[in-house]
Amino acid sequence: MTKNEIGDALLEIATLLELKGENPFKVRAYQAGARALSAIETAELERLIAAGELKSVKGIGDALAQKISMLHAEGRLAFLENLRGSVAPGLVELLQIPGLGPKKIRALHDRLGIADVAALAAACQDGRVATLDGFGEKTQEKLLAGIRNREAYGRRHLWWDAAEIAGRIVDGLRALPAVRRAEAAGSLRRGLETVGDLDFIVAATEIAPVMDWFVAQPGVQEVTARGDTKASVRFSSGLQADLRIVPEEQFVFALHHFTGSKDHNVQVRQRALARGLSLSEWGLVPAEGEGTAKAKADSGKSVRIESEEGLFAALQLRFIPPELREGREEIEAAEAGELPRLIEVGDVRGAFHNHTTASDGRNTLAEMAAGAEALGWEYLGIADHSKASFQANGLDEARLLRQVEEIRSLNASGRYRTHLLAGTECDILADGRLDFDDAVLAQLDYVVVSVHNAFAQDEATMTDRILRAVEHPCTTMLGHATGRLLLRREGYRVDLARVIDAAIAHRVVIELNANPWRLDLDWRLWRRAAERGLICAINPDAHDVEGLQHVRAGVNAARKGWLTPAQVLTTWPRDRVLAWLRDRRRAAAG
DNA sequence: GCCGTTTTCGGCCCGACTGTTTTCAGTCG
Repeated sequence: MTKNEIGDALLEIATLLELKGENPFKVRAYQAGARALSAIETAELERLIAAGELKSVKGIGDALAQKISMLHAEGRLAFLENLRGSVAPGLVELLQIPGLGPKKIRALHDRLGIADVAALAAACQDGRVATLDGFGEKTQEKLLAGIRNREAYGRRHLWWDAAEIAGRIVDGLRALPAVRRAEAAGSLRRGLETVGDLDFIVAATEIAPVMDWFVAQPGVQEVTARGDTKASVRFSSGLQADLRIVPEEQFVFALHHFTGSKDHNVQVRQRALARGLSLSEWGLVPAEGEGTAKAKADSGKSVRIESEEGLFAALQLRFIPPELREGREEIEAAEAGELPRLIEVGDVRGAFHNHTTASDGRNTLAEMAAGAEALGWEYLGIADHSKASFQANGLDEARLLRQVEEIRSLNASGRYRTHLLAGTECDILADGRLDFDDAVLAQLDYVVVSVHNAFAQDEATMTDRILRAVEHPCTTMLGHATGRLLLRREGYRVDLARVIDAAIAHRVVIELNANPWRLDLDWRLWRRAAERGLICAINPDAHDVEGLQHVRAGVNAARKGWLTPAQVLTTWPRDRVLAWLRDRRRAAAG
């Protein structure tokens, strides 16, 4: 097992022990052990295990040293397997419901026999939950609301997760001898932050082998439909996928149609009609005359088009990238030749909001630097949590300044081509003050400010709080502006228009947090804000080396927000970024 | 389960908020 997998196993043990009502300090010991583990370089871990010196690591004693060695050598641990067997699997899922922790889950389990979400919903509905000591009407209502949201949200999936699955399916389809063309369509292709189901459009010379492959893919739980040209399957994750097989000459029309959005399609069709043409998933045919569009297309009356560029050109439009097809003035812009040159992943040269093992990250400073170098980045900003984020092992002044020294000396060593920048993700305290004094902040290259507590403040209080932080002279950028977690949690209440105005006025950057769960600030707000001068930074908020990859999700959201490279700080060359940061610091000092 | 110039047992352990048990337990970040 790898270091991170062992860490995950220790955290799973902690969760299961918690659900069993074990001594909370024992639970914490496993969590601390997992964190201690992540602070060690992989090579060092190997050495300690081989030398039997794991116990020399603070936070790892006899029991954990033995379990870590076992997991490392065998990849399994009887203790963990027994533990899994002794906890009803549904209980872990109950932890995801807001307001439910281990104690309440245990009370529900021990006294009402509730072992999964369905049983909890039933017990809330017939009022049994409210009769328990420690529970009341309000708690019961809140739990029911939490379950309802969870079910409503459960119908959608994160773009990031869906894109990974869809990529594998498209690769599989393209590898089939009968397949001429294959693409994923739908909201996934438009890069929407969440996706309801997957749509695949295939042009093939033979139908049966494609269908056979599609319904027999790994992970398919159920084949919900299988006809002559269309099949639907549901994966064990609950995600549904539809396959449509069309003749090659109809491929472009089907792809455009099933990419949508509905609003976009309506507008494009209206435009076609104004030119005496009828556009459908089957083709682009003369609007005049008898018969359906499909019949006309099938009888060869459709305009022959090989690509979406050709389809748009036939309607006197520039090519509209799928991300912009939301019915938000993209047709007008395409007609006027005013579509932006959208940012691409290859434009990214660095990022500012990243964590290391100093706070709650899982890779060390050096590992993160190596990860950024492997991506070809010119710079990597380190912004670990500040001390108020106790739960995330936030750094106090002394630890932060030690990290700054470490960063400076790593830069001086020339060990990595990627230049490291010393920053902080400084908590915005409940009253809008920052978690570090100006004298400390002044020693950093930049300062990200973020809200991590008191989410329940009313809108006026939260807005004043964030405005105060944005107006602070040491602030470089605002992190995750609303704190939302897609499909899980609404953001806090805040007047974003005022925050954006203040950021523009004070030359403060707002981050587009690229974590697939966040994508915050939302893409819908970027176009107008950037036109008015707001600068964007696409930040992965990486907690390990793999997390750096999340910039892809951020670039995706930025494209939906019509952003060009010029509007995104993290595409600027290193020297321009450094000069800009220096200029900002000078202005703050003066 | 870990730790120890108060060292083999007893302490570890932040602060705000919510709802309910009206003095505090549980949850959350």
